[in-house]
Amino acid sequence: MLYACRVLERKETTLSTELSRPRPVTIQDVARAAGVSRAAVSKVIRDAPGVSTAMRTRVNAAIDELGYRPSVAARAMRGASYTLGLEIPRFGNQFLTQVIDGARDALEGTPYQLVIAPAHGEGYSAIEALVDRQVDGLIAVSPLVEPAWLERLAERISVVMIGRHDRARNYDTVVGDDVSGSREVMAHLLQLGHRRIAHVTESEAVTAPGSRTPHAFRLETYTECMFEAGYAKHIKVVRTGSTEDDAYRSTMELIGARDRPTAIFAGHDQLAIGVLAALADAGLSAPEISVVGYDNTRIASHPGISLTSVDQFGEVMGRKAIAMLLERMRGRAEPRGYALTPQLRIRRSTGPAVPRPVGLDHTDD
Amino acid sequence: MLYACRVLERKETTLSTELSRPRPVTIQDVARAAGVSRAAVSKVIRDAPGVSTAMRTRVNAAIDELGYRPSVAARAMRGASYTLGLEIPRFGNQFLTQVIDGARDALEGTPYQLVIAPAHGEGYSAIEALVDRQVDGLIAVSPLVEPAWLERLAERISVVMIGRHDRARNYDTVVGDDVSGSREVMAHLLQLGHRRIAHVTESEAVTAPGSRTPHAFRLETYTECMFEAGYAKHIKVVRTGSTEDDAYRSTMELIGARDRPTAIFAGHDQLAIGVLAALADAGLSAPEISVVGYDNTRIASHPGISLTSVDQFGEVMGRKAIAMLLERMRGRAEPRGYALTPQLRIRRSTGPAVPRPVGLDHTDD
DNA sequence: ATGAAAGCGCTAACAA
DNA sequence: TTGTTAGCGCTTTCAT
Repeated sequence: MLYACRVLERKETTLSTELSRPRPVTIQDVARAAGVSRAAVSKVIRDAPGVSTAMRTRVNAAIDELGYRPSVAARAMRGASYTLGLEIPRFGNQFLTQVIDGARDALEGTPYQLVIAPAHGEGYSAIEALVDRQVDGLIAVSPLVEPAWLERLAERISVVMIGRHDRARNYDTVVGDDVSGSREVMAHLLQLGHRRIAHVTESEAVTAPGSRTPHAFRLETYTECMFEAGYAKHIKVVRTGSTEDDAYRSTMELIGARDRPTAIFAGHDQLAIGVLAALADAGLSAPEISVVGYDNTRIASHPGISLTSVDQFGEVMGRKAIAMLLERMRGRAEPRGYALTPQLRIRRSTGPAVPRPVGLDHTDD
Repeated sequence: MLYACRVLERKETTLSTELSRPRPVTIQDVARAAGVSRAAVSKVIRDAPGVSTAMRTRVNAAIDELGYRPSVAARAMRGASYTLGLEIPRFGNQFLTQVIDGARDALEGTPYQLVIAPAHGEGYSAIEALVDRQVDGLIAVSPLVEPAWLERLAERISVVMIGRHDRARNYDTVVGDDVSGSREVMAHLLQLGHRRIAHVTESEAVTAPGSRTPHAFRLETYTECMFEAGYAKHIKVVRTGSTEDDAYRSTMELIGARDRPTAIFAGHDQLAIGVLAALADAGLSAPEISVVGYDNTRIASHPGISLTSVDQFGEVMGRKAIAMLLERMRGRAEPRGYALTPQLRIRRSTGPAVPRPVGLDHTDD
């Protein structure tokens, strides 16, 4: 009697649900339709061993017929979510869109789906959001999160970091060789005869000496090269925000000052674009002041911009990050670091140092 | 005896798990620590009514102390996932990054997390991936998915589409007024004396007449304006891919032909950038051939580009889409459509039509 | 090779 | 206001 009652209730619930919205097809429905157990269906959708060909075809037929789609939430509770998370700080930065493209391509044909969480601040909350969603693996581009925090995170989930020079224990890294890239930039400018070279970079937060971020390395390499060339007294570091507008404003100040530079090495292309805009608006035609960027984003090669820049091969980074992540998810435990050697693309934004008017600041070396 | 046995087993399992990786803190752990029931904790984390202040503080203390984070998967199985999905076709398109920024800002302070799924083809699979992940609401920018399919989808989940001119029954839309925007473009060019105006747009797939995509509307409006102005015979539509390079190649062909246009209306800024690059490389200085884009992306205002373009207010679209989605999730059922009136930004890429050499093609009207 | 059954962490309906 | 309890849909032993 009790049973009958419960069955009735159950039925009513089901019916009323069906009236409003069609209840999603579950693994149980498929099992029933194929005349097998739920476990069998589970094995089929996971490509697990121990299923006869006959069963496989029967089950697949039922899946197709019913339009069954496994609930990721339910799968995540027991096994995998088949989801890889990518955390990125800013979408305005074209370099990151290259990384995304590479990652997406590398995932083609795998059962994994890429989801991207845009960060707001330092990246902790976006990474946590992805972890909360039980991603099976995580790629992040946050230069600001603490290595120790990452190590702890990476004990519980596979992690690959992009753009970190850390020597990590529990996670992998994919990074461009910022020292080599920056040395190429400086060699190029010095060879063109520049002495007053300024470096426009992002805020203190991402360029703090010793913080091992890409921008910190670029800054340090800039400084070293200036020292080595004997131009230590011309070292000029301008810290600004991360957008074109920030760079624009800072550049306007920079060129308004006495002893203005003859060349500007910008921390990335987005900044360089802002620098170029400021120079143009200030009436300084093309390489009157030379400008170099970093990332070789698509717009750098545009004739109206023609920006000398360092190609970091963002797509390769994205692909490589996915490959390493999948390896790690398959069981590799020892950390790997993959460094790409970037390549300088020389364009019209750089040219020989323009000699300053005679007599002005003649003590200069 | 049976009980004792099960307790032992349970304990063993727990212990061995703890040896390998620290088992995540569950709602049960919090309940135990706070000396309350799981239901009480559940109510606290959901801000549900019916909890005393005393209990709330006790529970929150326990949550903080244990570092508890609810499992999204488990929550999704019973209630909400607190996740909103955004499907977008291409990251190269800067307009979409504006939309993302707007959406992310609008979500600040809500309990919802935005996750983005990059589409590969038409968008079906990325949207399905998000639905499989039980997002509580969905925003999509797929011009190519079938309205009927969307209607069915929207019966089961809250949906807002960006950039669709559909009259929908079950979902909302946020869209720019492409007719108005395109009319502004054409009025501007015609007023400058242009007659041979070409339209460079994306592939047939997204511009098919009657398909009600933004690009179809822009194309149709272009054609109408040409008819109205009496220049029907100068109508020239160039369909190409969606990248700068595609536009570059098509433009090279276009200007190599006889009767080349004096102005080009590009379907969006990314194409316009490619058009400008081709013109520059072909030695045609700035407004010798006028160019107009659509989206007013950041680079359009750069002095080296200075592209006349239509501002679609992508950030506003993103914010509005989130607002409408949240409304819908709260229960609104009747469909809404929100149309933004775009605005033409005139820059140096457009100028008066350059008179052609006398005697050449003098029958021209 | 196949199936039965336990339970992942949470919420919702109900009982107290 | 608080606690009890029944699952959500799936995977995973463990029998068969």
